[in-house]
Amino acid sequence: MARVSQAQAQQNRERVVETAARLFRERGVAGVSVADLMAAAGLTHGGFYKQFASKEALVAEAAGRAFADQETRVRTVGERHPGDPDAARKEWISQYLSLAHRDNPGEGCPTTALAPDVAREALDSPARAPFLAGVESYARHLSDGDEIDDEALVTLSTMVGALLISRATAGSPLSDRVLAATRDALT
Amino acid sequence: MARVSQAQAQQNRERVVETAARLFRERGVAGVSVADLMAAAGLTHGGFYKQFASKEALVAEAAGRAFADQETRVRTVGERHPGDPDAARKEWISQYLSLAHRDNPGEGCPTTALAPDVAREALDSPARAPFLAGVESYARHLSDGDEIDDEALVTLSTMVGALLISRATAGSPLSDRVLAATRDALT
DNA sequence: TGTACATCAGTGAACGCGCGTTCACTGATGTAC
DNA sequence: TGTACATCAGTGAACGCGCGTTCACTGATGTAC
Repeated sequence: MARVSQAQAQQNRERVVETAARLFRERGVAGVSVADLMAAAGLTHGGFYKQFASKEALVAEAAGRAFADQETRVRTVGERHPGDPDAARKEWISQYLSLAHRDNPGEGCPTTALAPDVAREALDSPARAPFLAGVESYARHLSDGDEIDDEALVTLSTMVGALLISRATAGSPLSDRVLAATRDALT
Repeated sequence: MARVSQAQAQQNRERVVETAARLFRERGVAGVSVADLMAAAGLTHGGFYKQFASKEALVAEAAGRAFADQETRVRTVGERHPGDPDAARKEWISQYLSLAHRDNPGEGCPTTALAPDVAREALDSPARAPFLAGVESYARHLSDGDEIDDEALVTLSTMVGALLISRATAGSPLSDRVLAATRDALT
């Protein structure tokens, strides 16, 4: 293979970002090498730098993509309960605190999956801006009005903490219990 | 330097475990090399394998140490409020959700600092057992009786989630707000 | 519409580097007498 | 208590390996005429 059409190149680039958004959430940024990532996207590693300035730049872009995916999911749940935001909220929380979500971080919450990596980055790291924007947008969705309210921040914290603890204790009875207890408390 | 006394060797080993418990919380397990760690403990890297079977084995031991440190802190707060567990609980939560705790992960909560690393380990990884034991012990402390109650699991999730989000958004107004909102809600 | 050629997405080998781990060596410690 | 020697905690160079990144090369694509 050599040069491909501009449309094909754009499509390949998209596939790399999507793959990164999934793998970074599954294994962490350090757990995915550029070669791993490109292979998972069906390409060889050499071409990476034709599309991205660095791995760090891709991290920022993949974080934005992961939050955009989540926003789509939240909206989809909302649309299933037109005019009933409380029912939508309950369904979302139940999905969020499910065993399926615990066991599939790659398609799951970017706040929980990426926060540890972002927290250890320098304050001026390019990944922090899309992360902060994503968390703010998510908190706004959980709020009643257009502004972020304190209650939404507490709910968000509980959801993220429960999912994280549940994943780190997976395989034990405690893992399932944390999800059930927080689900009951929040719905 | 060559051979040192058994007492000195034991002391050196302790210092390595303590240093690891701090550095792993600060930078994550992958962020601390064996050479870094040994240098921080005032030794050279070659001697590491005289004391530990592998880096993985040290991770398990350092996790246990980090949880033991936290247990000491919880107890100390409890002893300041004899016969008043509610006051002790409130003081602990205020400390936990403080800016100082956010900005000093090395001396802080091992659940929040180590969960991301543990969550990505295999289910039979040696680090999972001390982590699970530590979380259970911590949840028991937050419970009313001797058994872990659901309310404690919800409180624990909220604390861990708030601290994690606050760290990942450090430098923004949201970071301070998440701590304040959860502190108000829990006390 | 057809031809000539410059462009550049993707390939695969190679780079320097830091990692976890190993090992021959050192010399004070601990022990046997 | 003093002497002779085996032990082994710590040293520092070296190992193979995988990482992020670079680069000369390929050949279909896109463009100029």
